[in-house]
Amino acid sequence: MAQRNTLQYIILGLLSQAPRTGYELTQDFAHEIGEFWQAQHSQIYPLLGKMEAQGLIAHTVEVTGTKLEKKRYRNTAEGQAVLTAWVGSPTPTMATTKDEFVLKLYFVQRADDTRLPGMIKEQLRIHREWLQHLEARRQLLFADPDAASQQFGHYLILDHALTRERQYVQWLEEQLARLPHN
Amino acid sequence: MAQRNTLQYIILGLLSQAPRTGYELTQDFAHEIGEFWQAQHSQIYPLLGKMEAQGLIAHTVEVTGTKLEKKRYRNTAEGQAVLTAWVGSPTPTMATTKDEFVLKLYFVQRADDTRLPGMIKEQLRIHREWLQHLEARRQLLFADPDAASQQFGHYLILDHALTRERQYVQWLEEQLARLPHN
DNA sequence: CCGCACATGTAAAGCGTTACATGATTGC
DNA sequence: GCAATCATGTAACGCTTTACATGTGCGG
Repeated sequence: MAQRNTLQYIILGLLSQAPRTGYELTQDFAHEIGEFWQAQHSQIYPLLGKMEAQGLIAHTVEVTGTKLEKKRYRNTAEGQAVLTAWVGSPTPTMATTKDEFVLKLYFVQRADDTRLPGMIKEQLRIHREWLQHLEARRQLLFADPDAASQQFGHYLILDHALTRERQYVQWLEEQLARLPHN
Repeated sequence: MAQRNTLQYIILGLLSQAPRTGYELTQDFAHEIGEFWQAQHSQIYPLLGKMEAQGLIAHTVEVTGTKLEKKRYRNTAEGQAVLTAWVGSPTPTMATTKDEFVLKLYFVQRADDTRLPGMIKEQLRIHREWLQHLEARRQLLFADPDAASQQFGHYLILDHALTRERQYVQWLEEQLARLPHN
């Protein structure tokens, strides 16, 4: 969706945890919070420049080896304030669910459509796999019960994603079982 | 999200149910399937022109009153074939959940953050309201048990949305109850 | 005759993905 | 030396939203 500057706030949020380079931010989007938002480096680098021009972040240069320059960004006081304001501000808009599978279902008119079992089984495979991935991440990050209180927000949204995926898998299983002659 | 032509397929799907004008399609996105996909008329009209140029749809002109011309579009055989192929094709990509509220949670580090109760209560209000809206729609559309078999796909995705919202509300209630000193 | 809904379009800007492009460092 | 990874950027394209723009029909 074309939301208002959401990526900018996410970057401020990540930088508030620890200063990062553009590359490290890209890695975070690929692995750490890829479950909740995606962004490529081609979007991140220009945005970092723009945010710096606006005074939200600032960078220092680190030299690795003899030549390689890394720009490590951190929030300015203003950036930190903008982040805090965003988190505390109302979120009146709901998530826009753009689930292509669900849309395809919409255009299946009859319960005995022969495509349905295959479609549902494919989604079951995908969502079960994802559920396993999320469970592995919870095991990895929050096996230690203290970790949950240290990064409460992270724990919360991982729990939310797990709940959602379990529900999705269960729903798919129920619908598959309910189909005629399956 | 920038998906591959999804809107085009949705239009083909809607037109396969009944021929429609651009205005009627816009209304459908606003009301009928707004839960699953959004599109404004400024995106729909140009796309209809493009799809007609590609031979997927064709229109006839209806005159209302003395002057007002309405273009009623319907699928060509080719358009219908493209729709069928899309519905039956694999859907390997998962829905990208871009839930701004969940992102904000991620950046709340501590369980005793004073912003949390308010944030969760706001979402509870929004999602309870939405749940009621969905329940009203099911009552309206599928009170008659025959209706579900007539429009099986529509019944399915409404059921899916209801399941998802009930789960979301329940999760929010649990987290709110679990917060310290609330 | 006035206001609202009906009806159709274009323009501009922002958001997001894919592809293009370059170079350095590290470990084997 | 070579490959994988680290590191940073730009370009082109497509999707989506917001705003601009115009005119008709209908009911009160």
